[in-house]
Amino acid sequence: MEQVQEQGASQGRSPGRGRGRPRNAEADLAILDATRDLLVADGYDALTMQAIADRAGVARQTVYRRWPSKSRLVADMMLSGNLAVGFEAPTDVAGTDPAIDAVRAWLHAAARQVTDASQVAVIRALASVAAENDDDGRLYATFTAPARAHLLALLRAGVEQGGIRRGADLDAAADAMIGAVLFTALTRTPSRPGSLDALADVLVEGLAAR
Amino acid sequence: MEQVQEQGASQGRSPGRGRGRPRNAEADLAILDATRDLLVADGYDALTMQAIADRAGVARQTVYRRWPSKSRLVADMMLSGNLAVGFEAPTDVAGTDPAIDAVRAWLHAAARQVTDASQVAVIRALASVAAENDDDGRLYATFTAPARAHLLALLRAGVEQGGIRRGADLDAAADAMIGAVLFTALTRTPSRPGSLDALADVLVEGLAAR
Amino acid sequence: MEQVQEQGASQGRSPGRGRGRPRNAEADLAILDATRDLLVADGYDALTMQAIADRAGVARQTVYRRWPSKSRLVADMMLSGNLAVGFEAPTDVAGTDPAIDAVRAWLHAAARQVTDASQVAVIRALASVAAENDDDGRLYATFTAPARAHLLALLRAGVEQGGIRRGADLDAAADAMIGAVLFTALTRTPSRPGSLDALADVLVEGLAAR
Amino acid sequence: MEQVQEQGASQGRSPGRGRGRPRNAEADLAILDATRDLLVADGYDALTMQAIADRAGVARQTVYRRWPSKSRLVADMMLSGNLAVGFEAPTDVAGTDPAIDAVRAWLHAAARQVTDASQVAVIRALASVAAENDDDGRLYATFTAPARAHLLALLRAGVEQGGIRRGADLDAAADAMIGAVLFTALTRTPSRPGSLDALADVLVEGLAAR
DNA sequence: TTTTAAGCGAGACGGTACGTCGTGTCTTGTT
DNA sequence: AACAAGACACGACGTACCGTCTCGCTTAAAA
Repeated sequence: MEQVQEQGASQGRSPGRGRGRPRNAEADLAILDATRDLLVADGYDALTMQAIADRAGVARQTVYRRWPSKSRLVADMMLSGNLAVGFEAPTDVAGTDPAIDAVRAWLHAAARQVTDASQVAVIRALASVAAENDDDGRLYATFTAPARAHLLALLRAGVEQGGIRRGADLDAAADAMIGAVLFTALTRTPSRPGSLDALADVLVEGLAAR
Repeated sequence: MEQVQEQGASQGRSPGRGRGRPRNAEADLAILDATRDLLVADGYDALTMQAIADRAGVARQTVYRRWPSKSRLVADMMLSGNLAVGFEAPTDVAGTDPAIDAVRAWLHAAARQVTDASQVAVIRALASVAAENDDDGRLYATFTAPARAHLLALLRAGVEQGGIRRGADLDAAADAMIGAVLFTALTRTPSRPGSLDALADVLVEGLAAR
Repeated sequence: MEQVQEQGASQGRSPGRGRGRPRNAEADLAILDATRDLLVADGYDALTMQAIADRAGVARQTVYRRWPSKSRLVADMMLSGNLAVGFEAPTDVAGTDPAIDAVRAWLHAAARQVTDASQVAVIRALASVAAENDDDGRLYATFTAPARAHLLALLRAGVEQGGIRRGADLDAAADAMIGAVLFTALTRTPSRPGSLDALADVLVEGLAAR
Repeated sequence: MEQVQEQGASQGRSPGRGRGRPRNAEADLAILDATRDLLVADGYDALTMQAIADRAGVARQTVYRRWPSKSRLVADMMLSGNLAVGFEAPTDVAGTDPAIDAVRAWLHAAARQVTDASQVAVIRALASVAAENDDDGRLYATFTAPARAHLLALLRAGVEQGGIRRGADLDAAADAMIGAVLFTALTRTPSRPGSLDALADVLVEGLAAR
């Protein structure tokens, strides 16, 4: 639904239909998988193109044929959906009533998952990659798009049910929640488990219908 | 509570008596200035110890004598006050009444300042540096300490004045605002400047006394 | 005695009947021409199979279908007669009398032609290719065969005419002349053009009947 | 006496006296030694900068700090005297009488030594390196300078003793001998042991006083 | 005619060396 | 001691070339 533009790995490929040997389609996935696994295991800085290629069972040049640099590869991996970022769809809250509780549940789940070491590695890599890829935040925006969409759906449901006042800026609230969660992961703020609950309370209160 | 020990540049050096040649005190500032300038201009990953030393008019080893690594240097630069982070002291709102408007004003000011390209570069660097430094959030805490202190003062004043309901988690609100502001700097394409204003409204509403 | 089997481009192919599409006969020549041109222009190490194929208007694989490697291709090019090595047939001295003057003329002509930059490039390539090809001198032997044959004919005529003493090792003299000429191409700075003339005098003197 | 210009490894070093940490003087020799050893053992194409650095107990970058490329390193090694090329000073013929026999002896010795596998590797590398270093044959000239000097000394002695006629071009004769010997090595002409003897005879005869 | 074997252009692939760059440490001579 | 200068070990980067392989298409002889 978000319809993230799927740039995929095929940039730099001539548009003329398949002349020459076609690229090994499995390699794309193998490389992205290897990138994810190694990133999660070792972090962004310890990531090596050679290690990625080795784990993908592919020559190093095959990686470079598809992606022009490490940061672009990692960026693409993050946008490919190959990486299941925890807070994207943490809980099935479809039937929750009132919907406002679903928002609270989402924040709880996100806070829990974002503490996980592998998620921390991914989010920190996001920061490094975005810094290298000077794309004006599109990477962050795209990366968090599923989470934002999920949250907005919850909030809109709240508006329908009357728990959230019509006219409140739902985007702003969603950004605040995502930002707070991500920055917690980025900076490894001492966990303080009640903090996000309190945030949820404040935001929910601010959105609540009188 | 903030109380992060100010490590400064003099680690590993008995501060009092010196046997040999004393360190060039100006070098510390020159290095921090050079680090800031280059970071703002080129971003964290394009930053080079050699370039910093050159711009500071100093040998590379002179930098390493004071800071053990690039990320620690940048971290220190951020904490040194050398870098004027926009939202640290945005507006003098001491006498504002009601205090709740001061919060709104702070968020507005922060939103405006955080749009600046050099601030974005610094905040992105903060994320990268925090990722490398494994200091359990102390960098983030110290970096945002002035802003947090300022905000908490405003919020407490609001509680006193009755505009903010007693019992609201002020720390959570402050963290949410700071996190959202910083994250917005990372993620926001320049096309949506009104976003933080909307966040301010939601949060202020959530904190407001009934 | 020379009798090096002319391998040509058609190795690994039953020559008579062909079931599938026949090879493009022009491609052989185009490839050899391209190889010569690029070799002369850029030298052996700057030579690239891709560049050869491009210049020949042919796919890279088409080159590899005919020659198994770069050095074998270059070797074959040298033996194909496609390349006009200067000293192969320098002067028509059939009727010269005494024949000893013909030898002198040959050396003079070779000395002159071998100074040409493109000849130098080829002769250097010969050395490089021979180094890679481990063919026990067959390349050298075939490459120089025309020159050797020509020289030996001259020398034998000299013996018949009495100008050259019976019993002199004509093969040795021919090899010495060819080796010296080739080596001069490799080593001689352009500043000493009279050197080979002097060699001619010495050799001719050494071969002369008392 | 030859006074080959010692370009050595120190090109690209600032002329201002030793500022900064001086280069490890032993490394130069270790690198040249390693280059020689590996070249002799494996040949020029199998030579690797990494292998050289490893064998020299040095980082790869340390090699590149001194020499800009593999071919320049090998060229320098060949000119450094580090490499004892067999035919440079094959036999002590100081007291031989007549001196003309010394020339014959030199050729015999050179022919024998040039057959040695390690010498062949070196001379073939010479061809490759000279081809890459497009220096108009200076490398060949310098490389063979000791041999040429040695031969010329022998020939001049022959002139003094009267065995060689005054006025013969000794340089030409020396070049012919060196050229023939080197080309034998380069092209691995089937050894034919009598060939060089015959060459010696022809040349000596050509040089001999009547 | 239909098969079928091969040639051909295009380009991906595994492998390997290249030369560059940055980090953090070490070693000179000078202040 | 600090300092400027710069060498050093280490290791990743991105590029280039080699020789092999696989596509889809074309070409001619064989069935």
